Amino acid sequence: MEIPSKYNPAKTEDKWYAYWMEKKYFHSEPDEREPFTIVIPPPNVTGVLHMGHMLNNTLQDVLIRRARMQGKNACWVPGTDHASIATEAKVVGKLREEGIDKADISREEFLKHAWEWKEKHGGIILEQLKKLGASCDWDRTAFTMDESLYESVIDVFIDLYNKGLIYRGVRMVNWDPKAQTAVSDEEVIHKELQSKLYYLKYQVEGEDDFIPIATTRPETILGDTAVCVHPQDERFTRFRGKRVVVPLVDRPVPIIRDEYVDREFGTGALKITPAHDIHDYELGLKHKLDSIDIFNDDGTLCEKAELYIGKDRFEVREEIVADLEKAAALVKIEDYINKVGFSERTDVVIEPKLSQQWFLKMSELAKPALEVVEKDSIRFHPKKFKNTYRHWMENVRDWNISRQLWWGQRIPVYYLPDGEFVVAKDKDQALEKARSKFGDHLRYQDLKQDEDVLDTWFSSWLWPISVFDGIRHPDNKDIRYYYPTNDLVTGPDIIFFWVARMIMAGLEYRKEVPFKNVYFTGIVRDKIGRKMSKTLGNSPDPIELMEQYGADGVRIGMLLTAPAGNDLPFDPALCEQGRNFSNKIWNALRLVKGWQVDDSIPQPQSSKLGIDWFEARFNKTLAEIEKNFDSYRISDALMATYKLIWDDFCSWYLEIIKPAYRQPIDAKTLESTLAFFEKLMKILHPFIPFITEEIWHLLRDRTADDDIIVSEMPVASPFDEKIITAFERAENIIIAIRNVRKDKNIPQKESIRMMVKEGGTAECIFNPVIAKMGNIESIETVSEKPGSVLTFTVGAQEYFIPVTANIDLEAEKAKLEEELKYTRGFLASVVKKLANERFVNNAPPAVVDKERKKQADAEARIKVIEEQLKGM
RNA sequence: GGGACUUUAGCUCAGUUGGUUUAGAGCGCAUGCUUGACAGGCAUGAGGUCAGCAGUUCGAUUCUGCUAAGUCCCA
Repeated sequence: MEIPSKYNPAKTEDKWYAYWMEKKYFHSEPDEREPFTIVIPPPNVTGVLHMGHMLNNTLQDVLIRRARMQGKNACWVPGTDHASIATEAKVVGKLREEGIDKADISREEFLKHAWEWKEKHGGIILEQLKKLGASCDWDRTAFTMDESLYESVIDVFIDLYNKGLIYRGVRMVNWDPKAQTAVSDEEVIHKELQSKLYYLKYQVEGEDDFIPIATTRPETILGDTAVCVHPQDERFTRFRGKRVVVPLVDRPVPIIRDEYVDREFGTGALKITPAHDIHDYELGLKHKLDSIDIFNDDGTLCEKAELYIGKDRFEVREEIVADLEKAAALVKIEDYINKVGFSERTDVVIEPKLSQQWFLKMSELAKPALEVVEKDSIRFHPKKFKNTYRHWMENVRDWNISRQLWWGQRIPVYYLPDGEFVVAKDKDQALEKARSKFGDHLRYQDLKQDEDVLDTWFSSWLWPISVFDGIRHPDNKDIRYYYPTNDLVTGPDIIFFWVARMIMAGLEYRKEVPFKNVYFTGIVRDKIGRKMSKTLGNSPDPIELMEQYGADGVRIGMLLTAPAGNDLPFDPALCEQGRNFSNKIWNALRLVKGWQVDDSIPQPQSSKLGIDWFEARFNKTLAEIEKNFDSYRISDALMATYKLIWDDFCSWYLEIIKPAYRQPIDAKTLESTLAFFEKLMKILHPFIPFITEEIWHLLRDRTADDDIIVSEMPVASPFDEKIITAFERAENIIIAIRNVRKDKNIPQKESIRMMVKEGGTAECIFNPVIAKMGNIESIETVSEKPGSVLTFTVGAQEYFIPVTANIDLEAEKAKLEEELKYTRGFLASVVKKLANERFVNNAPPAVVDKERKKQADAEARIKVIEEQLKGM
């Protein structure tokens, strides 16, 4: 069999994914095994795969594949959320291109278009995940607008309303004039902007005096209903009880006094616009001011503004400044840097706006949700996010759950002609309720359903339950088997949006946490630390990356330097490292498969020793890997595996057992080597599933269903630590031999002799290995240093290599002296410690013994070096 | 303004209840290799007053306080 020297992932990856799918290895049904469940954080249905998803889903796949190989019934549920704002924006845009205005069509027609769009363009991301190797149970793919999930949301709304947790209220909301909906505080991004501070004069009513005002939003003066000054501000005491006139509209408004005003800022006098600023709103409530809403929902000015009606808010800002100047009401304009809120979804400036919204009371739900995290019923990885979580939970505010959109679960509230309302699952039930409550005269057409839909997160928070239909059917066998799920992998940016609320929903509806561990990934950034975003164009295309380096290579690239919770500065060089690793394994396969076997030849002693050592080394590292997984240190687990394969297996083990060129290998050694190779591929499989499956099938002939994806994960067994220590000594001897060869230009092909001074550690069980690796023809024990040899020391043991070339005595001497200096310095620090009575008396005996051992070792070594120097 | 987190080799990070050779890894870097698995490689090596200052301790990268720089969240 001819195997090419370069591994080509493109050829194998699609093949194995199709094979696994065909064998239904990803599909799970409840059975008697222990379940292991992960629900995907549902990506936005309009989204395409980005680097954050790559990281996130690679991690989930690692966890789920490992669990599957540990014999658990692994179930990874994929799906998407309906992303009401993003999707509705896309659909509105598409309709506009077709010359259709959303305002001209009915809700039903619009939803038809939205579903069409979803069927055609939605969920691309799920297809992309398949390329990455994600072993999701695709038969269970869920969507937050699927009938069962939709109904669950409605049921939950009704239930919470009946429990008195949902209420309707007028609130200042963050209005997105482009999407024409309210968005939550968490969806507002504050950006620093270079803007202007406008100084205006408000004339005092009936006088020639003025009060100067500073504002960044001159257009809002049209909604002013007061001017506020600090009660102790002497500049304004003479105006007490008077009124000022708002310029242009000539509206007289009161001068109120409140300590809220910052005397140092601007002019010390603040204009109050209760309808358009959250702080002004609160002052308005306190001082019982009028509230004049001057904006339409799309950000243009309405009749109440009196002027500029129908014009956009930013256009008006320009115009009003000019008009104020004409009216001699403008004093000056200063440059000013302030923070302005932008909508995360549409990137337009948020307009604070008074509006009727539905709210969910959070305090009762938050309490138990905080407790389960505090008590580690749910563990966060890394732990530091507990602080963030606690802070939010302790200061939680009610959740505005309504959105002024059509795409989503329509709020199940039905209004009656007189303004009363009932909450019910559908119109029939609503009518029934309305009649029993308000009288039999009510008719079907008297009921009008609320026009708004629910926030998308109001679907997502039920996800771990609703994907198993556990809201509608709390006793079905799926929810009982798979819930609570095991691990959740997500970004720290949605700890409040999603993680916190899922915990609340889980406790409320299942009386049980929704998952046991939350792994917070880092945020993927570019090389210079910027968040990856479409607008910056600094994100590589994941699909192209996978084509370039293979999905396996990219998976390694994502995992290697992505410890939990840290930002990941992404560099394609990391994927290259992954690709190179694949190639390394590939070439190890080529080596092993290239050997002829000869049953008749005996196993060389060096090979037997190599096998004994690697067995121990393997188990030691496997124990470390298991520990890393237990503490969710996935990148450390990968690195340990990487080094086990590259350094220990390829660089040491294979070189030890490798037969001479064109010589066959003995059957025993080959069998051990194949068995090691298989075990290594199993450990590696969760990280890089494709190449490991490929190699699994090339290593040996396999029977049907003998696939690595469903093979049994090796478990660490006890090992002899002594053999590992002894081998480390042998490694150091071999490295020293290599150094001698390098210094003296003795090629590896040329065999040499070596002498070891008798006594001490002269007898080394790994001598056959040293002889093979160093190409040493004989290792002799001598009592004295022979003539014309080079000397090296490992520990306190001297070794001699005869050389014909001239020995540079001065250079040797200098090297030894440096060595001596270091060891003496080291000894001094140890002696100092031991001379300290309080150390000897207070430190644990084991620590003191260790120091004594250090001292003895150092002293022995110094003696040897000194003797060597004397002999020169 | 309030809060959280971070600061260890050129870069990205480990460093486990203070004591495991005067600190480790990967990448990068330097030097030498037309090696018979692999140059997507092999071998060898250099790199750090653990941000600064003070304290607790027999002993501090590790604990405490202050200072400086940075990141994020909330108002």
